[in-house]
Amino acid sequence: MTTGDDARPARLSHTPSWLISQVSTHSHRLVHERFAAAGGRGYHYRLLAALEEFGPASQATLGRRTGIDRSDVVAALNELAARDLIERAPDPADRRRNIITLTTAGRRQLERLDGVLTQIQDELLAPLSPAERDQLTGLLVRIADHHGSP
Amino acid sequence: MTTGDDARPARLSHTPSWLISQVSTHSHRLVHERFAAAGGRGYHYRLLAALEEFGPASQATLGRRTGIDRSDVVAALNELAARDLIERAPDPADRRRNIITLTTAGRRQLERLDGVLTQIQDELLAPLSPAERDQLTGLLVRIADHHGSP
DNA sequence: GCGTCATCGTGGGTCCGTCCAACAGTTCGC
DNA sequence: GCGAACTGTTGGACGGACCCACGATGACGC
Repeated sequence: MTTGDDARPARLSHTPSWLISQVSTHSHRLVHERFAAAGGRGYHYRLLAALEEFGPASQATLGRRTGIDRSDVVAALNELAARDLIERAPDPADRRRNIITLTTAGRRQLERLDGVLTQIQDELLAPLSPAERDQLTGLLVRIADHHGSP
Repeated sequence: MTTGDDARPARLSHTPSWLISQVSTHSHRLVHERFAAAGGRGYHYRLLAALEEFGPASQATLGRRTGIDRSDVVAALNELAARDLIERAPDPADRRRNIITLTTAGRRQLERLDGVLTQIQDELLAPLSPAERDQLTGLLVRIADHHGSP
């Protein structure tokens, strides 16, 4: 072997899109593991958070707020409803819609997942100082906003 | 509706792991589209880059260097071989292995993808100044290194 | 030498996250 | 009223990452 088996191509090592992908993969794995251990998934957290912040909503608006496809919202809400974390009731004012409300059990689960999530942030950003974490967050927010809002 | 349909939960908006996921998704889409237009995939670039930097190698070491699973390396190399971008020859010294070499067509394709990729970086990091881009890259490198090496 | 264990290429399959297409029921615009 | 637009739901597609099992081969201990 001419070089170490585990050496990474330099072209990748300094390419932002690659680095982001790397970190994102690791982050995903962390979230998946920890959330699974706490009895949840990423979709669950997003939906619960949207419900807690904006109150009851239809599935479609819920999907828009969380960036989850309508069809996937259905499945995730089924899982949440099966554990009584949300309630699905037909909207009397618009019979196409369901009104989704957060139950107290759902709010408790959200808090639990919230704790898990902040712990994940700590682990993910372990090598960074608080100031650097803010720096990183700020830069990412600007990128996300730039590509997201229009 | 109590609030805008498209408002994002604040819990997510300032959570690094969520931001990274957002940016990564957008980056993935960019890479996928542009690479597809140039007749390539992410795996192809990684493999070609590893070959160019470290020279011919077996599929297993190639997989280790690029972080691609052995089985997925097979498929990607099949695609590359079908277009004569790489060459697959049995290793006479170790009959378990194949020696993969980059063809001149492969090297040309790598350069093309390289151009596409740097253009993608520019588009992805559009809202950031050069200094900020270096800042971001540095922070990401530290995170990736911290979670990658051990 | 020989047996055991590791490694290699390959083919199968799983899982998650994202996305699209279609459909029936319903409401809205005009 | 009537067509356009929206809602929930089902079913499926896709890419990326991962895992397992197999036959063939090599490395190492003894």
